[in-house]
Amino acid sequence: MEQQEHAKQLLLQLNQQRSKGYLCDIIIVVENALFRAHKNVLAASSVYFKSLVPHDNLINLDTDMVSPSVFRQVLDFIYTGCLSNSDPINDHSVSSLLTAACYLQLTELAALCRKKLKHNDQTPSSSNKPTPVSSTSPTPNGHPTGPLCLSSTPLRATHQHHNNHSGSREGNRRNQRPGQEGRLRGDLSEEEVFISGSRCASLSPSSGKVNGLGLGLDLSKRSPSGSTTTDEVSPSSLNQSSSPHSSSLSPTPPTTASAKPEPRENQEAPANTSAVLQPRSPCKRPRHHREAFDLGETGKALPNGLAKRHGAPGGKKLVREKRVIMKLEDREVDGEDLDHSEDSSHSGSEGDGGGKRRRNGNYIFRQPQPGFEPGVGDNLYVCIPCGKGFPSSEQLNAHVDTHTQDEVYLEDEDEDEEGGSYLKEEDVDPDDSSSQGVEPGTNEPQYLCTVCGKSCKDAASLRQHEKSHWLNRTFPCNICGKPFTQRGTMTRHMRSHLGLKPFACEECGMRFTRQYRLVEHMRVHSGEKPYACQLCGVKFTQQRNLLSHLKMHTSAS
DNA sequence: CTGGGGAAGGGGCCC
DNA sequence: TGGGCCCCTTCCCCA
Repeated sequence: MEQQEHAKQLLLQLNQQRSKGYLCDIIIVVENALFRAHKNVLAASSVYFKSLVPHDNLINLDTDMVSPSVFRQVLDFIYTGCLSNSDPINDHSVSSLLTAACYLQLTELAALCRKKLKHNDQTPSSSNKPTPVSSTSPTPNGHPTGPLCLSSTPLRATHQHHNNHSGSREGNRRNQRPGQEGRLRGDLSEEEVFISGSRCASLSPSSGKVNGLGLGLDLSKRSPSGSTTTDEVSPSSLNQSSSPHSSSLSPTPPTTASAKPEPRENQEAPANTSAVLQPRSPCKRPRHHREAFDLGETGKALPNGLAKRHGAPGGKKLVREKRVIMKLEDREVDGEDLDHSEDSSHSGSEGDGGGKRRRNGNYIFRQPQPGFEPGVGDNLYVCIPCGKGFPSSEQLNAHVDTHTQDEVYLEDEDEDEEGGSYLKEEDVDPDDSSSQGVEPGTNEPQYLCTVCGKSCKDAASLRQHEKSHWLNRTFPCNICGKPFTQRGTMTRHMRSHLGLKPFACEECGMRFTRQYRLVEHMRVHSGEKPYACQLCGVKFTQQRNLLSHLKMHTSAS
């Protein structure tokens, strides 16, 4: 007995899940685009990925070997067994695909591309027009989707909606030549998340590391205790994400489909390395391991924590995934400009909310519009710079264009507006006593917060403190778009996306994102309960639980 | 079913 | 920039 088309249906479901980000457990970085996918599917399709996915939740691909647009085709092929018919297939694009297929060790795709190239050689007149890449025979190893095809089968549901908008940006871009570099944002499908334009450092192969998804951030951490379980998230974890197979440190990736990947340095990690993904905690109740994305009611992938914090499925408040789309053209923004932007805004107070624009290089950050709650309700697609939400990617794209069009105008406008109260960094000398009071009776300058009056010990502390009053959240997460007031907080947040837990418990292997959590956790093993209730004597391992307990006392009294 | 406790995740903020 | 701490919150277990 055999269920007909079982494999095909299974793959169809997987592809639909990918399109929604459901259960996606890995992020592939290709130049300026992020692709979510399933480790199992990648590992089953590619020897290359098979060697990487057990160790990394983030893989950076060599942009010399595969471009975002090509990788999108590759990913579609992996999930459907079909090559897109929305992009013309010519020798150039097939060659790009072949390069990528060899690099990623996708034997089926490579064979298909070679076959296509050979076919084109025999019929050169057809090489530059859309030509189906098809095979009526099953793949050599019986690909679950059956015959390879160039089809518009339901398997390609991922991108279908793009084609439903003739005249839209997406629709127009379908006319672009395949493989054309300088790929435009509109070509991306929903599961792709762009790296923010701000602070987006190079992801070039020479960079050697992902650097916090282009933020120039080192998301890796060191385990202070020399734990034996830190290999895959050791300080080089992100390097490992991009090395040795990821291109950054691998200028000569395997070029033949049969080539085996080099053994990873941490391939023979200690057995308890698996604790990263499957903590074998002997603790009373090991908290279930959260994946990088939770799933909201809509099926949209929710940033880890957001769904929980704002209510997981089950009738609670829903915060949907923010779509992170920034201007690609501006991704090489001079960091100095942002620094000015950050610091210059510190003279802006809460009262500026709504109208103040802040400049980030060529990009202008605005306060979210009053009364506008980004990403809530039907407005799934959020423009990070201004916080506006839109019900569709097309509308968001159109909106982003308005930024492009009016930025020059706004910049000029800002020059005028900022002339008065909107001071730039260079306009405010932290040591300028004119912005400080003087301690009565002393010559010591007094650093008072202009908002709350708090006294700080020096100018740096004052600046740090004043930042807490800003409405502007300068540091958006490049994966979920959530903005943060401090870069460090955002970096810490991104570690949770990437599953980087550098601090491992030597007792049970459980891992934590923060050392403080590990210290706290160790009390579970030691039995130490340093926090005692002064009212009833009950002791707690966590101070926060004592505080919670005390609230119980106060509410009862 | 409810409430308390244990354990853990995440963000804000200060140093 | 990162560590440390605080707070809020969630999830699970159990009485």
